[in-house]
Amino acid sequence: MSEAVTKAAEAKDQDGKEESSPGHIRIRNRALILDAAEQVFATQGYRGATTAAIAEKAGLPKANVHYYFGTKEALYRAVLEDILGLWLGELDRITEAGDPAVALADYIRAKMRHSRERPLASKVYAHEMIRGARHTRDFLKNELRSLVKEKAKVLEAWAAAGRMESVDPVHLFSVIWAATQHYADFEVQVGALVGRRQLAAKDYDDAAETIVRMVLKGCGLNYKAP
Amino acid sequence: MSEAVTKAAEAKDQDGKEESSPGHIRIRNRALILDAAEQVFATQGYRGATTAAIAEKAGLPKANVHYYFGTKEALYRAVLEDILGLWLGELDRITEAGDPAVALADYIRAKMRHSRERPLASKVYAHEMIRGARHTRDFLKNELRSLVKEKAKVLEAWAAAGRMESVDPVHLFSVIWAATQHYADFEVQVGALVGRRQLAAKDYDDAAETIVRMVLKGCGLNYKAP
DNA sequence: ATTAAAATTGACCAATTGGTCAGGTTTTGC
DNA sequence: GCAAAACCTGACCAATTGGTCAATTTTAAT
Repeated sequence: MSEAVTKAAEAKDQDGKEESSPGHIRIRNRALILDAAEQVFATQGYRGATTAAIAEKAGLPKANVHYYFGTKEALYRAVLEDILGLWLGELDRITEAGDPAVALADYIRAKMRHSRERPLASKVYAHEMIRGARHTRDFLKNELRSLVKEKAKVLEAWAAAGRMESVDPVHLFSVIWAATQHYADFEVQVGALVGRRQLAAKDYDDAAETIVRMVLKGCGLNYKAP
Repeated sequence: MSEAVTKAAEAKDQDGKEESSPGHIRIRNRALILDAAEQVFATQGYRGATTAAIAEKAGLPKANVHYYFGTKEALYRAVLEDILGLWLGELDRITEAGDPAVALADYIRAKMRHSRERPLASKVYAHEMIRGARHTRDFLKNELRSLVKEKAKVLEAWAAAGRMESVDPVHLFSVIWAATQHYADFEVQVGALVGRRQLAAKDYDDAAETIVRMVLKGCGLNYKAP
């Protein structure tokens, strides 16, 4: 038997429950394909990724990939939507009622956790941005922009209340995103600099603290090492 | 006549001097191809780039591209070497004799200038890192690592002399590189956030100042807006 | 003027690409 | 237990890929 069958079967067989609910095959196979697609798109980019490579990594025949997602582009959009769903929401930590230093520090640490746990997702997003956001432009101009505008109001309110110094919100978020995502996207570079093939938990923690320290102090807030 | 001839001719015809020195055709065409390759590799990634697209952008037949560079991979390496040659050296600003605040601020501003002036180069490098540095791993482990180690000694000396606070050098440089290169690689995202299709000079200047402010204050140095 | 070296390129190739489809098997709802 | 829906996939296709090559023209040095 091919690895495909083994892998697919494993997915739910572990504990024998709900092995046969209505759409369970669809759900399982779509997840299998999305997972494989994330890997291939992350390492090869959109044009470099082939549906054959995705199918092989998913353990399914290529025709099956097209059966579930139609075209390569539709599959790519599905992967991107998955990622964006994952990333949005972490900004909820930043509200006017909260403490600026705590909120920013928590947000940075949460973002760094994403870089450590889902580096492939970050890489797909990085590819998409570098390529000019062909599939994401509307999202950037609408959802993301208004989300940042909303959080900008919080920062302004904090500054007006003397709770922090005034900082350009777009550049503040850009620095936070750039610095945290760097540890996913440029993992291999940082790894070479610290002399380890793979980054250790400590590396991510140290990185997060360095970023927290710079951002807090840059905003005129107190920072104390944990 | 094809556009190729026109374009190629233009390259040196502007002022009629040294139109025919020994290797001038080789030099001109290699430059034409490297330029086109940088564009295509930056927007399509390694696998997504086609030699046909590069040839068309250079205004030359595809066979000519292979005449000068042999294979697609050799051309890619040539582009990367061009980029690395461009990037190295800016770190010279950081020496023990200099002032920490001035040296770091100058370095950040210089790096941001590169992001503005050569965004495509930055994008090719970003692609290469995301893909796992297949063609650059040795450079990272040797040249780059020892360069950073060298600069780490400068930072330690500054800290030991009480001229700045102690900061992990790898993470300091990572933050600086990530933040500055972000404005080249994620140009389209920042553009959407500031509501402009293309970033203006002011955007880059504001960004640089925000980064300088965070880095200097994060290192316990004084920062005064220019 | 000669000629060797350099440069040019249309035509070609085997391999790979995203995508299709007909005919099959399995699952599901009743 | 049965029909419809969902699922599966080997075989196929036109287009594109990186790369080659032989024949030709242009350039450089004597």
